[in-house]
Amino acid sequence: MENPEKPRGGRPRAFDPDAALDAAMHLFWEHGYEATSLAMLREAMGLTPPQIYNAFTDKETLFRKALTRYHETEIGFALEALSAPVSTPEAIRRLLMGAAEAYTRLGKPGGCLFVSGALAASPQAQAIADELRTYRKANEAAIAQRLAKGRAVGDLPETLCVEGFAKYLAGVMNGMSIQARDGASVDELRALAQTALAALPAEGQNQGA
Amino acid sequence: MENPEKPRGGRPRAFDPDAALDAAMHLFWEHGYEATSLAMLREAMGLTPPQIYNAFTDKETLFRKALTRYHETEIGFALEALSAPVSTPEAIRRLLMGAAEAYTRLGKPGGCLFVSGALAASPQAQAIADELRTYRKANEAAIAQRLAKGRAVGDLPETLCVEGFAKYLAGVMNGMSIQARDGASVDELRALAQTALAALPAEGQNQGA
DNA sequence: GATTTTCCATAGTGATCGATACGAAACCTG
DNA sequence: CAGGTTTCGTATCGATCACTATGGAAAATC
Repeated sequence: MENPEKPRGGRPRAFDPDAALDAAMHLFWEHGYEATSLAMLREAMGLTPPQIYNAFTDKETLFRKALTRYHETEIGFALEALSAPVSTPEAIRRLLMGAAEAYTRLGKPGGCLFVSGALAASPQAQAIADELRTYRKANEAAIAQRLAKGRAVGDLPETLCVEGFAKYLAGVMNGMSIQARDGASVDELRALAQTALAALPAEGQNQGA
Repeated sequence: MENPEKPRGGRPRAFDPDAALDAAMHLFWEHGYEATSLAMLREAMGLTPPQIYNAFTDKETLFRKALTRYHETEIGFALEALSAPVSTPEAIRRLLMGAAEAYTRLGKPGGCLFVSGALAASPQAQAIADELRTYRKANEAAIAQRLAKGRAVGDLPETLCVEGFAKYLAGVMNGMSIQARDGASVDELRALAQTALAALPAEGQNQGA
């Protein structure tokens, strides 16, 4: 997604921007936006402040790029689950089970960056908190869209409130993120997801693919 | 719970410590521990720094006292629901519905302080994050205890995994806290809670009080 | 009323925050 | 090689952080 060709010559970079962004992402993921200081970023990224600012403008831009990278590299399970050619219950099952795994990966911080990044923030960082909320709302909206499609196809009862059930599922995912941060294992999160799936209305089985 | 009698005389306080603590609690609730600066506390509490430090030792102690106060004044619904002489499903219903209301009170920050206070933290504030996790775990343990009692009485099937289901319910509550912070209304949270209750195993009805 | 004790208000502590000025070094184009 | 451009490393910048030293004011104790 980035410019493959910079405009012109000059002294070349002495570091890999993607690797540096990756290190920053993990640090933000672990400690959140505001609690991650430039000194910590400097050490984790292996860069000097001018290198960071030259490549990423400022801390806020760096965080936003980390969010994009997180979305592209760590959260693929969500789009996969919701767009897979399977029944709606199966899609939801994949969504929650995918979250269970993504939130407890070895070598990664527990939970979801979109939740841990900045649930509460200082007035100065309100824009960051809003950005994260936008990501969470987008997830909920994507779920709602998949549910609406499922209801139209007959996977779900006509009486189901799509927005309400999407809010439930998004809430469960957010709750799983916190449980993961509190030390829950993959299996525990899978069991939680399985329990949550029991709330799915079971009527209106589909008769086609 | 505080000393009703201070050891000896001297100049009396010119402010109400409880009112000041209340203001601090709401600020921590809104912005979290680390993002709440002393300048903000100073303004919200209407006090000078020496007044704050004389009365509350330091920022960390102030936050811990705010946690205790929050637990005593804002979260009573949980203990009430879990200790009420009602069936286990009814107790769980009251727990989730109480959370829906407590997380969306007018004039109060959205969500739960135990979640918003410090989901992610800097290394220096790790102790605070751990303290909050302890509160969340205590909630989960209290739920598990109530479920175990319900299973023993016959309110729940023998096959139910008490710890797993408690983790589900605690996760739903945490998720509701985030949904509240994202702007969900009381009614939306009530609907979410109602959906979550559908995961309750329905067999094994109790035949006594 | 003198002493003691506590609190008040002003001002400022060192440390850390995010972000930069500066000049030398390294690449591309001529 | 010269000219232009970008990044490099070093050494900070002012602002804000949590916190406190100091000295006088106010109330209880003697």
